[in-house]
Amino acid sequence: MSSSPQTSIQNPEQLSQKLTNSNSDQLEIIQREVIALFVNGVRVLGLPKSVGEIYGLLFISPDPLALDVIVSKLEISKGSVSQGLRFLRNLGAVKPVYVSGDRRDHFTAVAELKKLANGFIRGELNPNLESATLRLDELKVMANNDTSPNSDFFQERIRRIGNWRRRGGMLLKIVNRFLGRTTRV
Amino acid sequence: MSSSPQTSIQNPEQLSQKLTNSNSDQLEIIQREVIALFVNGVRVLGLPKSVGEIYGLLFISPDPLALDVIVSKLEISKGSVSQGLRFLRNLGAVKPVYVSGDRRDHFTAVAELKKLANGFIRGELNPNLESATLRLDELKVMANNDTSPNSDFFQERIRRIGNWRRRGGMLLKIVNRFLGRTTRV
DNA sequence: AGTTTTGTTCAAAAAAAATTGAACAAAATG
DNA sequence: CATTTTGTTCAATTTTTTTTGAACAAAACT
Repeated sequence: MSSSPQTSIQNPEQLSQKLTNSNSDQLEIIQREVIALFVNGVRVLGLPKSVGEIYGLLFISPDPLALDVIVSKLEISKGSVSQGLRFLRNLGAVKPVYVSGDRRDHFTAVAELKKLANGFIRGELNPNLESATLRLDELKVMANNDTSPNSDFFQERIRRIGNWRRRGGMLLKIVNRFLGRTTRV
Repeated sequence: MSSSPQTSIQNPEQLSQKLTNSNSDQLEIIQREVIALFVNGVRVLGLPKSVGEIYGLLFISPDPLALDVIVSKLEISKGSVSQGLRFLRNLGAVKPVYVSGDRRDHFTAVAELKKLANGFIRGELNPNLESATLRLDELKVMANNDTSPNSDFFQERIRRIGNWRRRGGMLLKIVNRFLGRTTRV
């Protein structure tokens, strides 16, 4: 590791220059812009920036990319990319692609809106809906046993939340059906 | 816990007991649970906990509440409540109610799903969609002037994003129409 | 078998977001 | 008009989330 410095004093700035980043890792301006668009997009969904960057990069890259390449193109840490890729894979937003003659895993973006939406619904929305359903059922029991003067009001409110949840579930199905249609542009 | 000798030396815990919180500020267990449900709910929407608490409290309170009351019931700071209420008001999730003989503003939760959804779409989703639209238009121009070998690929991708956005907009309208229906339970 | 390459994990650091609280302004009260 | 009440604002603090990077494990090479 520690190489004997054969030339007396070196400038720390020069020592810490980026040695990674071969010129082929340079992103085109368009690519940068698309990635920025995705970074913004995923923020609405409550996902971290790195996830937006990784998906954006894969989406706007003609060929599948290996983890190292993503690291050096985005200049973010290996850990971030590893975690981000796992997350995106779990969501079905990214898929591994075999590249002959290369030992590394390569990934491409899944670019069908329907698949993306379904993955997000399954991975992020449904779990929440389900846990809410459980708690709501407990609440119904509590409200029935309640003796306070507000008991009636509470019951009405809890019924209303149940109604919301039901309609939320219906909406997800509608979304799904809508995105499933073959689009005639 | 440490059984306190009622004589001489006082325990700091006892000294720092909450002097606010008159007994009428106590929340019922059901109310606490409903609030917890909302806190969880708003997290999916990317909103801060305090907003969930405030909306939840108003939703499960039979009467409109003033800012002070919210502060002491939730035991969070006045600043948080003030900001949270403004946010909720802007979204149309909460509305001021006149209470005669009381100088303070009072608020109730708006409890119609349609109104809530519309407010969220207008306040949080549409602004993002619009800024994305602008950026996308710039991107289209860039892609047309691009000369790189990937130009065709880039154009296809950018068209696709435009397609997503279009369908996203349609979906919002569908959601709106669906929630607008009179619900036959 | 030893070495290199590839990818994961997780504690620590950094960054981002939410909350607090005190200072302030505006309006109402006496 | 001085005082109190009510509500807002924002810098500082706290909390939460994200990112980093080094240690590790597993597989692939020689």
